[in-house]
Amino acid sequence: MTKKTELLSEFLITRGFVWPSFEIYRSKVEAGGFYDYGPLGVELKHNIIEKWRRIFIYPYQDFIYEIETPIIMPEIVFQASGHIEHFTDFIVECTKCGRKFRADHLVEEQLEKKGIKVRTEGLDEKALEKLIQEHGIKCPACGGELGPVGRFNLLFRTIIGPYSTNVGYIRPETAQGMFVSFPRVFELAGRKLPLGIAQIGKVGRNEISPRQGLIRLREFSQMEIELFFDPENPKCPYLRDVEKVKVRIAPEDKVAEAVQQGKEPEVLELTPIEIVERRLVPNEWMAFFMGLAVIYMNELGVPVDKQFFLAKLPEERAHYAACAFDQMVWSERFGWIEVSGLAYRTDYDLSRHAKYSGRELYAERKLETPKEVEEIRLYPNPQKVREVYGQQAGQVMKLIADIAKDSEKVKQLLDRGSIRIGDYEITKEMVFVKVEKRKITSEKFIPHVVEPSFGIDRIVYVTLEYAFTLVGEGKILLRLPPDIAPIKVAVLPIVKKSPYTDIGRELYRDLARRGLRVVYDDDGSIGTRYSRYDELGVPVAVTIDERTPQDETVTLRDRDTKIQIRAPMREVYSIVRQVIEEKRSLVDIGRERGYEIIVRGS
RNA sequence: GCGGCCGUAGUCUAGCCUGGUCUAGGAUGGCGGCCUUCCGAGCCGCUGAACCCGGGUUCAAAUCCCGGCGGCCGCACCA
Repeated sequence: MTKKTELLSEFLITRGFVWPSFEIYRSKVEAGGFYDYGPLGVELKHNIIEKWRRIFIYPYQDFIYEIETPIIMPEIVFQASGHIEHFTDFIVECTKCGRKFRADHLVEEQLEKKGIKVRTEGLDEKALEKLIQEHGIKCPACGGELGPVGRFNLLFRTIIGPYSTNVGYIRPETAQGMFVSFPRVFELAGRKLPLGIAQIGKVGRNEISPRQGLIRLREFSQMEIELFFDPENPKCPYLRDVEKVKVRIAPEDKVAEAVQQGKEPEVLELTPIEIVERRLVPNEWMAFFMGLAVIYMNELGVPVDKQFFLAKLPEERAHYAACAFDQMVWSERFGWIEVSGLAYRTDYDLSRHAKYSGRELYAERKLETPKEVEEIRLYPNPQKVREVYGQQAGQVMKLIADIAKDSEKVKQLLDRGSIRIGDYEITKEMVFVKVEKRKITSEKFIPHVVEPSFGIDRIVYVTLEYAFTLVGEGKILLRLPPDIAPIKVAVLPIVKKSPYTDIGRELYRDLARRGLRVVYDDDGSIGTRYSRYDELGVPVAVTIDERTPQDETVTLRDRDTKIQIRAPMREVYSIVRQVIEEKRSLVDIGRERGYEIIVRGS
């Protein structure tokens, strides 16, 4: 850690952004990977989420809907999703040095060195153990004997119902809730595609050893969208919205090449449209979300050249992904970290849930040219049936009805002239055949899904790291974008005396009542207070000074430039709103409105 | 899980090697007051820790020894 990042982590805790949970029990129990958000942290996180909504949902609210589903879900959901199977790691421990390894990875690696190619997918612990013994695989670190293969599932497990054996799990991603409730939302949306379902919420992953503060948590928050579309129409009509965005991308072929040569992958700088044209992504939606994701991180203060999309190679991808990218952001403390993942989940999830639930989960598409299909229908000829089978005719008629439902059997009957079912021989003569021609104007299909998925806590950290600036000697300036800043205004009487304090308190109340996050402070010198609120990232400081009692004007100070404007006190609210909503500087607003601009030497 | 470092007020830290002078010192913070009219001024008073837990050695342990629990960093793990 550098001096700066060290100061930052101390700052985050002592100023009440975040702190490790269960602190008073920390010396009694290991419970890493959990963090509390303090007052400022809650507000910051809230603002970061709201900005995400403003970029990903509100402009597309005609087809992207936000929902909220439970954190705990029954086991079958995760059997369907594949998490029970794939979220389980097989682990072997070295009996000598105690190091733990992914058993499947280890076997594949070690055997590949010997020139043996094996696929461990689908093998259980016994099979892996056998491979280890047969090939005499040893601990790669110390050469010791390996112990038995164990399982480690990253899902948090619980019981649903007090006396029950009904197993439930905390969701490891919010996604499954959206897949499971797809039919309802699809219905609400008028059965139209594209359809986006968004969800913001908590998830849990029982990490083996969480480290690195907010970067790897056992419980964290996600913002996800499942964008459902017709795979035969993978066009994104909104691609133009992001046409000017520069997206830095390390595509799959470059990453594969880099891995082979053991170097860093080449990063291209392209627009989303170019990414589509070069076929670096399998559909336009992925390029679209890349564009939005870059805009989002950029508005949080991360420059475009400090981000890129890293293609995931097939062996690194999650079980559901046919194509995946990680959005990487540079952190001074942690290096490149993943803040979002973008995955093409195809129809994997809906198909699986359809299979496990027994519910059809599909959409329909209109055929451009209606298809004509021939439908052959069979009806029993009661007279003929009775002639042959007499008393048993009723039974046979039922059989014919069954045959009629099975196109294979119908075909057999018509082609061969008869079919044998059990003891009964049924001939062509016993049925009427009716050929119906039907026009089909639509067909069923399972929508495909593109999923952008953001880890909020990491984004909170990254945002703070980029905003955290040291000026002078150990003086902190938190340059948060005004719309992200937890506190928007500090109201500061120039000295702690009447009438300045009375006016200040009144202004404070007024702004607070109108919905702004604001603080009032009259303690210590004015310089101390400016610095105090610079440190908390408060973008505007309003000072009540000697002029205020005379002409009802106050000064508004810009956090980053320290330039002030003098404006009527009753305009403070509207000026601050402009700063937040229109992303305009105070000086800019002051000029436009013809206010006095004050630059003081410091 | 392994290895290294570490555990003293809300925070940062002195003391530990060379046991007693430590009813644990400082800074910062918090509270009250004075002062203070534009960029971390000063002053006064108050407020705070039985030194991670347990055991041992000793007349005497924050300090030495053993065990436990936790933290940080590195390794491994991170669908």
